[in-house]
Parts: sequence; C-alpha cells; structure tokens
Amino acid sequence: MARILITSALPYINGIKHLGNLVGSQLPSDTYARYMRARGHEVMYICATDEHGTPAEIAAAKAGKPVAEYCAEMHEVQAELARGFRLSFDFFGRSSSQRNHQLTQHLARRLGENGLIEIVTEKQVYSKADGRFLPDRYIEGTCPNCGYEGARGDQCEECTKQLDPTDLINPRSAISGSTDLEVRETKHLFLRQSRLRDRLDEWIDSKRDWPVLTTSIAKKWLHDGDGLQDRGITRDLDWGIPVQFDGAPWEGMEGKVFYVWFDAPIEYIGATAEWADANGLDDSAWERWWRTDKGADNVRYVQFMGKDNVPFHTLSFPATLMGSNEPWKLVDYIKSFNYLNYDGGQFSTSKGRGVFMDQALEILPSDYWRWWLLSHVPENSDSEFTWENFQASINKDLADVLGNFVSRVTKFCRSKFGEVVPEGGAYGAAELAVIDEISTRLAAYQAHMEAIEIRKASAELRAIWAAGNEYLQEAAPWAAFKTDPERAAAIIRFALNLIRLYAVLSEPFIPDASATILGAMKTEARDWPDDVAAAMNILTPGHEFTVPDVLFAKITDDARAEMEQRFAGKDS
RNA sequence: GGGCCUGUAGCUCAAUUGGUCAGAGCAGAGCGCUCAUAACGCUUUGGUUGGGGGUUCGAGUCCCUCCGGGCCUACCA
Repeated sequence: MARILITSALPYINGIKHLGNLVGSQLPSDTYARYMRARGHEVMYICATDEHGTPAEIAAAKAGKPVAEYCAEMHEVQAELARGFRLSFDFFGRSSSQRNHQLTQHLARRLGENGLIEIVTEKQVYSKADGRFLPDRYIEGTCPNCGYEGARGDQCEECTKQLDPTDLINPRSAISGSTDLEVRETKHLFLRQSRLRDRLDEWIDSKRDWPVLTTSIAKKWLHDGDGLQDRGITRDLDWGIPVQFDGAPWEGMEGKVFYVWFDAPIEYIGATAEWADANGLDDSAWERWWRTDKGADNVRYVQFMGKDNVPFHTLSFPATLMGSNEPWKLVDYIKSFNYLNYDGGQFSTSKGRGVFMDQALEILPSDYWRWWLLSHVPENSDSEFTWENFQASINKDLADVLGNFVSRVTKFCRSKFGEVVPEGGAYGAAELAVIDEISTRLAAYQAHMEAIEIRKASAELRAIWAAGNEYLQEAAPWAAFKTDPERAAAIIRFALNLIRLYAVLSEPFIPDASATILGAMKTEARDWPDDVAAAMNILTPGHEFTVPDVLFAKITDDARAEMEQRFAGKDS
C-alpha cells in the first residue's frame, strides 16, 4: 500500500466557478483520489478556498459585506457545490485559517533567517478615493500607444503593448473610477528566489516524467532574460496574513499582508493541519504527510492545476519550501491542464456565458457532468464544450451503453427468474472470453489511471461497459431461455456480476450511479477486482436484488436546445 | 515584440516518441437481434494529417516557411 498526497489547485473565493475551473483541477484530482483509494492506497486529498488578495476585497465591498464574512459565506457556498459534485476531499480548508497564518508566518520567518528575503522600496499607485494601493491591472486609462481608452495599467488589451501604470493618459481607478491617484513609496518583502535558481533548475531537470506543459513553463521562467527574478511577497491590503508578527525578522511591515500567491500554496499544508484539528488528531497526523523527517519520506505527492498555476507550483512554492531549509515534502508529479472552452469561445463570468457549477447541478445530476468533463478533460490541448456533444455523449455512453445494460439484464432476470441471482448452469467459453477481454482492458484502465491519463482511462472504462452488451448479444439469454433455461441462468448470473463489477470500476468517474447500482444489487462488495474471474462469482445464486429505476434519463433535443439558449450569454 | 502549445474523418479525440493499409467513439449507410431507456450487436462509407518546401530507405511525427487557433510574458488570481 502506497501513501499518496493529492492536492487540487485552490479555487479563488470571489464567486462560483464554471465548468472549466472544475475540470481543470478539482474533478480530475477527485477521480484520481477515488481510484487510488479504491486500489487500497492511503490517500490524503486536500483542497481549500483561496481567500486573500484584491479581488476578494473588492467582491466583498460589492456585496456590501465585511470581507471576512463574505469569505466565510462564499467558502460555504463552494463547499456545498463541491459536495454536490461529489468531490471527495479529505478536507476542504480555507487559506484564511489560523493554521495557514501560522505556517505562512513560520515559513516567511525561516526564509528571512536564511537571508532569502529582502526589503525593497517601491513606488506604487495609490487611490485616495478607494483608500488603497492599486495593482497595475486595476488602473485604467488611455493607451499612449494606440489611444484605446480602456487600457489597463499592465497592458493595453487593444494593441497588446506592455505598459507601466504611469504611462497611461488620464489614469483612473478601475474600482471606483476615481482619478485622484498618486504615486507613493511603499516597502515590500521580496523573496530572493533568484538565489535558488540553480537548485530549482536542477530539481525541474530531475522531473523527466512531467508533462511538457508543466516543465516548459518552468524552464521559461528560469531561463528567460536574466533568469528567475525575485518576487514581491507582500501587499498593502487589509485582508490577509499579517507580515509583522512576533518573531518576524524584519520591521516596518505593519499594516501589510502576505501576497496571496505566497500563502495560497502553503494552505495545502495548512488544510492538512486543519484536517487533523477537525478530527481531533495531533500534529503528527498531518506532519507525516508533509515532513520527510516525520514520515512523509514514503509519500507520493501529486498536484493538479490549470496551466496558469504552473509557475507558482514549479517555482515560487518550491522555493519557499526549499528556502526554509526544513524537510518539507516537495511535489513529485504535477498534472496540469489546458482550458475548456464553451461552444466556440471562452467561459465568461461577466457575460454569463457558459455553465457555472451551481447551474449545472440545478439542471442535471453531477454524474452527467462528471462523465462528460472527465472523458473530455483538456489534457493535451484546450477542449471544447458543446451541447450537442454533451447530449450525444451522455445519451450514448451513460444511458445506452451502461444504463441500458443494467436495465436489460435486471429486467430480463426479474421476468424470467425473479429478483434473485438465478442458479444452475455453469460459465463456459463465452464467459471466459469476456473475462479475458475485461482483464486486458482493466489492465489498460489501471495503467492509464496510474499515469493520470484520464481521457484514455474513460475510453477504456466505456469499452468495458460495451463488452457487456457484446456478450449479451452473443450469448442471447432470451433465446437460450426457451431451449435451455439453465444456460440462460448462467448467462444472467454472469451479467449480474458484470453489473456489480461495472459499479466498482466506474466509481471514480460516476460515484452516484455506482452507489445506486450497488444498492440495487444489494451488495457491499466493492473491493477492486484483482481477479476478474473471481469477481464474476461474488453475487451467488439466490442473492436478491432489485431492478433499479432508470439510471440515466436521456437528454432530449428540446431540453438541449433550451439549455443552449439559456447559457449562451448576453453579448454573443 | 518574445516564448510555448496547437491544427489529424462531418464532430470529439488517438497514433507505442521516425517504422506495416493513420485508428476509436459519435454522426451517416447496410444487415441482424427483440431482453432492454426506439435500446443492443455486426459490417461499412468518410482523411493528399492546415498550405508549400526540405531532410530521410521511410514523416502525422524532424527542419524551414506561410496561414489559422490558444496560452504565458512575473502587481489578477
């Protein structure tokens, strides 16, 4: 049994995430976690809300709430949606937790003691009306290059020219519109990650098996221009982890907080500590996952994230841990994802374009979304959601191939033998052939899951379902029943066992349907089938079951058209 | 501007890293079956692998170039 630590990139707190966010980290990591648990491994699966930063403060202000209250509410909303999608986190924490405060401050202190932090005086734009410093992106004005009036302080979206906020003509706050801006001096802590460049470079080089998407981004940052640059890790904000604290090895940082990207990944550790607290366990319980001197040396740590998160996970977070000179567990494998597009464009929160997590659960069961998203997860390139494709996949894969198989077998059995596994007859060549085929496919399915090739695994799983229909067609129990009822009994017994097997194998992808099937089969036997032949004898003659209701209702053309209309967005 | 990714059948994607007629699923066509959610099975039609050039015994894969799509570019997260 292995020990596997799995973290999903933290969803930001300022709103409900869309399906693209879901499929880019949480969903595939959940499937992986479920699979690894099913294989008997010890899994710690962690996620949390990322709660600090300017957007959180603005969203709270917009909602007319204190930021702490806003974050607490949004955390609960996101936690509820996570439950709705059956995301099986061992703990869903908060980056604003006391645990994260302590850990973040601890690591910063260690970095400071190790000479890896310096104080830098910077000039930044301050908005008197907003009472805050403005990140470059939150300053708008006219582009000096092309005259576009909505240019941002970091870049003009019209002519793509990189800008400095002071370049803008008639600059204004993007938050309030105020033009009462001034440049002020402010001091910030910088993480001297340039000093760790060689160590990071060597470390990245050792990760031969990482996806190109992951390593190429890291290498670019390490080698572009002057190489890895030092990075500010503090901000002038109210909401966040205070930089000045007892034992802090620097002064004059009152009123400042750590930069959200400094504390967010630390929350992976923080959330594990929160998990221990929530379960009444002491520190050793979480430390054995994170401290290589306290048991984490045999942990395999896998991170899941969208491609936009890669630099922070390959460089700044490892730099934080390495720079502490403490034996923290570093990531072993990073699985990064491309983006999911929506019907020929991008998901857009502002335009209401695309399906968001709450809406998705309102209109269809989570298994539908899980199946489509996982079987189309953007592993190799951006992928595309269309309603037509969604409808076709759900109706064909879930309703016709899997759902109908369960239906035809259980209903046939009920009408000929009753709701009980029939006795008589014996498995023969046809059954052995199916066992052979499924064994081969199962090995492929497992290999793909081990390699975190979710799409390929889903295709293999589907083929395993389809093998049941092929078998049934070949064995034709409806014909056998007329001449040789014992033979029909053996076929149906075999098919009923296939149904149970399918429920077990499908659990990482469609946990609700899996539970429904096992419930209908009235069995608790969900051990992973290391031996397919043996698994075909788990439901024994005389075992009772019930015919389940339709597992997957089909999506009608009308329903599809309606949803297509509803989620098209305002401006497109 | 710079860097990276990407373009394969009508659609969504593969192709063991340069090696047999480029494969699946869906959609289309034909046949079969009648247990089942008008479901299932079998067979089958679709491709000058974005265009052009090059390297090689051999290119979807490597190089050059053009065209299209996307991401990143360090103060959004």
